[in-house]
Formats: sequence, C-alpha cells, structure tokens
Amino acid sequence: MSFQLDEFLPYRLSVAAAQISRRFAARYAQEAGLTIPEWRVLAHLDHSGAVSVRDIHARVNLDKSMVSRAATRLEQAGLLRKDGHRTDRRLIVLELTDEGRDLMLRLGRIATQFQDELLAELGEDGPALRRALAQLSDG
Amino acid sequence: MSFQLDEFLPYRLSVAAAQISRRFAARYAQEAGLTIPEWRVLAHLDHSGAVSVRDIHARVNLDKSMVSRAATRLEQAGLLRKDGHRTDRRLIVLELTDEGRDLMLRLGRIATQFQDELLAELGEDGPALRRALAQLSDG
DNA sequence: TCCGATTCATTGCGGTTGCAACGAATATAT
DNA sequence: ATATATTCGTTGCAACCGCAATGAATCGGA
Repeated sequence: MSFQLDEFLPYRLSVAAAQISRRFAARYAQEAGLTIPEWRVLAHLDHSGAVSVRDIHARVNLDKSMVSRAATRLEQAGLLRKDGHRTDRRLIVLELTDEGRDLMLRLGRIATQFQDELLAELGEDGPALRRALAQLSDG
Repeated sequence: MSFQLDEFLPYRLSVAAAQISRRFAARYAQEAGLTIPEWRVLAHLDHSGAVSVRDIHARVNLDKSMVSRAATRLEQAGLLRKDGHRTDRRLIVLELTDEGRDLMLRLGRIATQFQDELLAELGEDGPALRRALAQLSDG
C-alpha cells in the first residue's frame, strides 16, 4: 500500500494555511496592499504599543530581517515611526502613526469578520481546531 | 479593544504549518535532502504512477514552474524519469525510477510514523482537525 | 576600569517562489 | 482547410525569504 500524500497531516496543514492566507489577503487587498510580514508587524504593534524589532521578532514568528524590512516599508508608507530608545541606544522603538492606527482599525474589523466567517464554516470543530493548532505550534 | 494577532486563525494556522513542516523536514533530512516541492512530487508520483507535470500541478498545490524544476532536480538525482507522451507530444510523463521508489518506501515509513506521533499528541482533537483542514482547504 | 562577550538592528547573499511570457503542440471554430 | 484560441512545459525575472556577517551599543567579569 503506497503512501498517500492527500491524507498526510503536514501536507493538509500547509495547503489549508496557504489557502486561508490567500483568502484573507484578498479581503484586505481592497483596504491596503500589505505583505504578510507587514500585516503581522502592523497588527502586533496595534496590540502591543511601542516595541522593539526584537520584541516583534520573538512574538510574531518572523525573522529579524523580515521585521526590519517590513518596518522600513511601513515607515515609508507613513504607517509607523521609528525612534531610538531613551536609554539603550541599540534598540529601535516602533510605534504606529495615527494613520497606521486608522488602517488597523479598518483591517481589524475585516480580520474579525473573516474569522467569524471561518468559524461559522467550521461549526463545532472550531474549538478543537484551536486546541490542535496550539498543540502543534508548541510540540 | 484592539485586534489580537495571537488569536487570529489564519495566523495560528500559518505558524502551526511552518512549525510542523520544519519538524518533518528534520526527520527526512537524514534519509534525503529534499525540498518540500521535491518531496511532494515524489510522494504524489509514488501514489499515482506515471503522470504529467500538469497533473501534479493540479493535485499537489504547486505552481507549474515548481513542479517542472523539482522534476528536473529529481531526474538529475536519478529518482525519476521524464518521457514524452505517446500521442500528445505536449505532455511530459513523469515516473519514479526503482531508486525513487526505494527512497519513497523509506520516506513513507518516516512520514507515517511522524503522523502517528502527531496524532498521539493531538489526542481526541485529531479527527476534528482533519475535518477542519478539509473544510478550510475547500472553502 | 577596560577588554571580551553579548545583544540589537541592518545588510548582503544565495536560494526559492510565483507570475508572466514564450515556443511548441493540439484543439476549435468558421 | 486554415486561422485563431487553448493547453502544456520551460524559462526569465523580480520579489521574497532565511541565514550569516556586520557594525554599533551595552553588559559582565577580572
């Protein structure tokens, strides 16, 4: 009996993740043309307030270089500010501008609605999916 | 109340998928240094028999160019053969060599065991995860 | 105090990826 | 029958990613 890729969990997971990312990107493309790293940085800053590159790197599953480049692009787009840290001059403090917060307000609504739709599609498997993803991410 | 990336399903999905892919890649790295596209092409061919690039592209969620390049590399590694189609000369028929089949036998065992471990970690959420991933991939 | 180790953000680089263009082969419509 | 459209695999290209190296700043131990 030969191996069935179709039934293989890592494959299914990867396909589902790619598919959902595409669907979501299509939603927010109307509001803003962000890459996934840019979206993650923006969303994390909205929730965390002013914070360093390292901080985002640690919490958002992005390489330092990605955070740095995404932040540069977001700064050029006027969505965030980079300031030096008061006492530790190695650190760069990232903080959303008013424009960035406005955008996240709109994107947050889109994201929440999108997630609600997904959970509705999933029905009663939703909570189990949450638990399973948490388990797999830590493992 | 600001948006919480941590709780956002597309994000959780993407992180879990990346994490599991890394774990699995670490397993089969000992047997063979395959990229993910190469692994998918190999695994699909093992299960499907001789088949065209287009076929794999459609079923395995890989861009045509990826399939083409992966097939070229696998051919150079002696794991598959490329032949012309008998009647439709646009088509290229891909088929595993004996060596390719041998490798897939070993990789299939590793994959199956890895999946068994994952399912054990997941416990009773495993079946719900399966259903959820299927639902999300179609949506 | 002062020198080596560590932390931080950026940058360079090689490999990968997705998209679009291409040429060859086949299908379709008039 | 023949011109047009479509399908197929490959290739070029630009963007992207992860990793390692870099340079600046801070920390820690002798």
